[in-house]
Parts: sequence; C-alpha cells; structure tokens
Amino acid sequence: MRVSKYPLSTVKETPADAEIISHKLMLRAGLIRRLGSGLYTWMPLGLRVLRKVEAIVREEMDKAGALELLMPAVQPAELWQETGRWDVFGPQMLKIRDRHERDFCFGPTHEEIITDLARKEIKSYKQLPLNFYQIQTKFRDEIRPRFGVMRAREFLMKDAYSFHMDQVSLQHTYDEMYRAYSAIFSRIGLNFRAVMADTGAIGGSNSHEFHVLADSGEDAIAFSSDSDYAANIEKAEAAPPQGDRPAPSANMQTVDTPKQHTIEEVSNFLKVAASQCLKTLLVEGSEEGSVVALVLRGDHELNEIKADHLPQVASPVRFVTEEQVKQVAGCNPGSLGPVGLNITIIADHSAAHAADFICGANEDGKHLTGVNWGRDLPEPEVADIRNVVEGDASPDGKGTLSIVRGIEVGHIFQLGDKYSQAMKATVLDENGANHVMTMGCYGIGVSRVVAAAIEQNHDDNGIIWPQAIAPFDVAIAPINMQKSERLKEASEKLYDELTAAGFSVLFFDDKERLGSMLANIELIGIPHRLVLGERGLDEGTVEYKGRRDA
RNA sequence: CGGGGUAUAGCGCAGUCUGGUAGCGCGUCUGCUUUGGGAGCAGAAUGUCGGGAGUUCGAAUCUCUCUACCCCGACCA
Repeated sequence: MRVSKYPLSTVKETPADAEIISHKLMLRAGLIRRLGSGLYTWMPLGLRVLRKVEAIVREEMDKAGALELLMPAVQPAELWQETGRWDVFGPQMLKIRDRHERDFCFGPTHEEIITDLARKEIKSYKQLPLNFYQIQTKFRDEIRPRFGVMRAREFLMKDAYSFHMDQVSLQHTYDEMYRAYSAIFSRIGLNFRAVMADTGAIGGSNSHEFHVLADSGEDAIAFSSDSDYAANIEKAEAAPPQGDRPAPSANMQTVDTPKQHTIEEVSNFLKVAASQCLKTLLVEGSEEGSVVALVLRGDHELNEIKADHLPQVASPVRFVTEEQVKQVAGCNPGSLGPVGLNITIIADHSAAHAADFICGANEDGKHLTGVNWGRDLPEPEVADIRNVVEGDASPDGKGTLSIVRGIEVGHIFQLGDKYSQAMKATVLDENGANHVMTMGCYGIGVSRVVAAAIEQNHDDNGIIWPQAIAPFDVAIAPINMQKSERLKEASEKLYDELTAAGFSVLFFDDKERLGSMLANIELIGIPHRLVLGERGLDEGTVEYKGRRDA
C-alpha cells in the first residue's frame, strides 16, 4: 500500500476526551474516529487490525468444529417476551419500532434468536451436538460508555451457541471452546488468563472469563501462587479463617466516639487496627419490607454479587435509606452495630471469627469495644460475603491469592436448559420422546481485543502491534526519494519484491521528511521498518529496525 | 440514573469574572529554502463562539432554557 493513496490520518495532539492509553493511541494513530457516545468509525487502518483479529477467531472456531452463520442484528420482541428477558434485560437493550408499531430491539446478544432457529431446524438427537457462531455488531446501551472501543455501545462480537443432548456433551464442547479461546488469545500475542466467573445476566452455571492482564482493566482477578486457581474477584471464594475463634478477654464497654463515622476514623480515633473493627451494612431483605444486617471486618469490602446470592437478601442488593437505618437501629449509619439489632444478622466468616471487636453502638457518637459473639450478642449466621484481598489463602488450600487487573475479552458459559426450556427447543431422543436440549454460549469482544492488545503493547512513541494483528508487516521509508532517481528505483523495486513475497507493505512514497515518516511508523506500530537512503545505496545496504528494538 | 464538569476554526486551547463585535499553537493551502528523527521563512483560507429565548444601544461574555459530550459510581464482550 502506498501512503500517497492511503491517508494515515495520524495526529500529534491527543484528543481531550481520551482517558486510557489505548483510546489515546487509537485516536492518534487514526484507527478510529468517534461519531457519538460509544459509537466509532473504524478507519481503514484500524479496520485492517480488526479484520486480522476476526480472521484468527474465525480460524480457531472453525478448527474447533463450530459453524459460522449470520443472524439479524434487529430482533423481534416476541422472542424476548418468550423468555421474559424483554422486561428483564432493562434499559441496556435498545428498543425500536417499525412502521407498523411493532417492537424490535437491536440485538445485545442472540440466545433467543439462535434458540428459535434451533427449535425449528434441529429435530433429532442424531444431529447433535452442534455449535453455531457469528461475528457481528451488537448494541448495548451501556450506562456509561468509556475508553473508546473498550466499552462502546456498538461493538463487534463473536458469539457462539452450542446445543447438546446432555451435560456430558456440553462439557466436552465447553472444554473445546476453552482450548480454542486459549489458542486465539495466544496467537494474537496477548498475556491473558482464564478465570472462574459469575454468570451475570446471561444465566447458567459453570462459566469462565478470559482476561487480558492490564493495569487499566476494569475487573479485578485473583489467582493462587501455588495452584491454577484463578477467579474474577466477584466470584473468588474467601477461605474461612483457620482454627477456633479466640476466647473473649475483654468486657464490653461503651466508648464516646464523637463525629467518628467511617471505619478509618474510628480505628484511628481508638488507635486499633481496622481489622479489629466490624462494619455493619443494612440491606433490604428478600421478604417485603424486611431488613438484613451484613457484618464485615473493617478492612474488608462487601462483595455485592455474593450478597445478591444470599436467600435472605433481596436481589439485586439494595442498601436501605438513612431513614430506614434510623428506624431499625435508632442511629445514623456511622454508628451501626450488630449488638441489640432485632433483625437477621449475617456475618462474613472473618467477621464471625473476630473476638473482642469494636462496632457501632447503635447510638450516635458511641461505639462498643470488647464485643464478643455468643456472649454479648447471639451467634450470627455466617456466609462468605466479602471480596478476597491480596494475601488471602487460596480457597483450594494451596498458596495465597494475588490480585491483578484484567480486561474481559472472552466469556464462556454453560447455559443448561434456561433458554431451550423457556422456548421449548426440543429434539426427539432414541425412544422418540421430546428432549429439551442443553446449551452453552461463548463470546469474544472482537473490537475490545484490539484495544486490549494496545493496552499491553505500546511505548512512548506509540503502538507496538503483535505481528499477528499488525495492520502492515513492514514499512518502507526512503529519504528524499523525489531527489534521486536511483533511490526511487531501488525503493519501488523493494516494494514490489516484498509485496510479491507475500508481505503487506506500507510504502512511504510521498514527499515527506524522515522524522515525520519514522514518527508515523512508530505511532501506528508497524513491526518492521526499512529506511533507504543515498548513503546506504552507495554501501549496498538497507537499514532495518524492528518496532520492539530499543 | 445520582454526583461533578465542558461546549469558541479540522485538532488542542485562550478570551467569559469586569459586555464594545474573536485570538494563539498544531494542521490545511501557495511559494521559496531545507532535508538521517514530527523543518524554516513569507503569504492565505477556515468560525451561525452547541441550539433557542431574554436583558442591553451592543452578548462568546449576563439571565433562563434545551441539547450534546466528558469524568466518578452500578452494568458488560
């Protein structure tokens, strides 16, 4: 490709609304342009990268036996009403009406569509298992789109859906997809990790996420030092403390803690560690109008996903208002404590293990010290409701947990029969009886992968594309070609030869200064570059430099 | 949706407090010079100052209103 016919649209100055490095570099390198919130045009150069990612995904999916198809982006409401998700999915779904006032949505995902297809097309157990996939534009009206294509509203996704007679067959395909995903991200050249995950709105049981490790990641993932345990922090189990709870050694006392509300304030004021204080959070209970107290150690954080799964707690988790706190406990939230509360109390394992602890006295400006479960208040119900922290014991008993940031680029689920049951997707089994199919689903954020790759591969000068997804393999930069006929000939010849040899070449055939050419080559991250000049021609040499070289 | 902010040339910004009819840098165009790391000089083009309404002799500037976008939280590939 000749630069004279391929405008690069690079810019020196970083657009003001870009926050993270990949977004800045994608704008500066001219890979994307913003149209509206969460809406991006892929420029020719960016599209080359996107297509390369797509190609790798496609190859590995095909290799794993999946069949590509393409479903409509616009979907009729009826199918979503069948599974009940028309209302459940909420405002994240972009709903639209046609000229006949019929409801549609722009597909945020395709479970309903593929299940409808499956129930119409698949009639016999002999046809199973089947795994369909597509690479297609999705729209999710995110509450807050950000970071460019990292969290766009319109984005490119590879989604796959598999159909099975039973769990054993599903597990087989699931494992195959796990391997295919690992192969995809390895080939792209990403440093990634597969972790156990919560299933969220899509539903189902077993689930893994694939995360590209990067400090700018929006997720936290925990993994063990001594085993292959790895999980999203939403999912990572906190191992209960070892051994018996220490015996009480202090008497319960009320102390004045004027204007001390947060754990940090109270622990500083009383000169004790935050871990010695317990915090009490009031949330709505699952029974209408009821309130449940969640008790955590001061140095721990509530895991709302775990709390959400508790049968006693309303889903989704909602904190009660300050007025309700006053009604239930007779004080402001800053002085809440479990002593004397006449509601269900659920303590985290580590909070239930504490002795001689400090907590709010349910009276403004006062806290209790030397409090002990079983003596000063009833033993609480105990559950795992906190986020794991760095250094926690791994739940499998091997090693300790480290926590790093990750960008979720892939997610695989075992759906079971959630959709096939609701939509009556059945086949005939060996006995001629109707049998509800078992399903899996498997997603990759194709456009997000491009941003994630940049997060992981860049320097001060720009992008450093992994070879596998680079928009061009090599750049040719002649110095003042317009001044030298023999330099022009040599450059044209090199361009023709490399192109004929199968390389994709970006040829700077325009009149441009060296510095500007090199800056552009580095910014857009071409892996290899060749500089041709009179000097080299005299010596019979061409200067080579790899993008990763210092 | 809650909290905070921004909107002035293609991009990045100043000007707004204290009203007087719009400017800087980059980019773009022309010419000359230069040419081994984003050149120099000379010249040029480009704005409904986000939209609407109001106050005023006069509004980018003050008032009201609408809209769009960005940042912090919950959501997700």
